Amino acid sequence: MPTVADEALHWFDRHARDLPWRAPGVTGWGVLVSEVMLQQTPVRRVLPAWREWLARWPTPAALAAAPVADAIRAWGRLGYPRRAMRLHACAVAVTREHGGVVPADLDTLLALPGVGTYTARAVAAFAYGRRHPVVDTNVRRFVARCVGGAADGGPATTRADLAATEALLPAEPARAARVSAAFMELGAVVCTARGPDCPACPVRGRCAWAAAGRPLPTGPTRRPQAYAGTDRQVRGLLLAVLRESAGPVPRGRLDAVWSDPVQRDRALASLLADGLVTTPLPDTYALPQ
DNA sequence: TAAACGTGGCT
DNA sequence: TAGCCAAGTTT
Repeated sequence: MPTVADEALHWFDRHARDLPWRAPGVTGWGVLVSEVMLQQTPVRRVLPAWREWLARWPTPAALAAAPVADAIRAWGRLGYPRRAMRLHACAVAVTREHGGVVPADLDTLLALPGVGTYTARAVAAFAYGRRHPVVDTNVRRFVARCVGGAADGGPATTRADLAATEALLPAEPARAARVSAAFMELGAVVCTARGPDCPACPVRGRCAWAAAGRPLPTGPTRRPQAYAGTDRQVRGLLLAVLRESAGPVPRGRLDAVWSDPVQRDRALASLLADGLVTTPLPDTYALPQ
């Protein structure tokens, strides 16, 4: 009798999206760049940015040789620009400490800036075929439904999530990595948060959540996500000015984007503290070199 | 552990 | 329309 992994893999073979970072020959660097870009940013928006990034900086050494400002500009409107800064820091670390090759070892990956539990496992598995469960929000939801009968993954509990997924993986490392990709794909395009397409699901016949009649989520649903008027929005506006300027800009250019001086100063101070903005001259601001 | 951290598209 | 969601990490 086929396992959940077998069913997922069979489905993946026929329905996987043709994403460029999954093509044969993509390096660890290509995979790492894709995973960082995909942290909280949808595939559709990552696609063009990833292509441009890899064409411009095909290796960690290439990016390490460029100013951080170039990375932040190339990041464009992907969001969370600290990721661009950290990816640049990754390139520097990989070039200096790992001979220019993105490492395959989990703990070594974890030590890189901006690389957490998910990203380290994704790179080790997808770029190097290591047998590590890769658990993102899609996999958590898919496993929670299929095995646990729950409506969603609930609060992230890394240990339990990894164990639950590990239990579904086959023994052979390369196959296990492909199963993780299949679980992610299922969660992303079939077993979605809203409007799951159960008739299209390869494990519909053995899904605990479907068997239970697709019960609604039970846990607390609060999730304050307001953006308008937050410091995050002001940071975004300030950084957009610097991104679109070739060089340093006078203070007045930044003052123009937000009327409340208290909030504007707070946002600018936090950007300076993060290293996303520098002040090469008094009352003059720029992206970091 | 909860909160901070961008941006855009979809319902 | 307003809210929800999207391959998370850091502090």
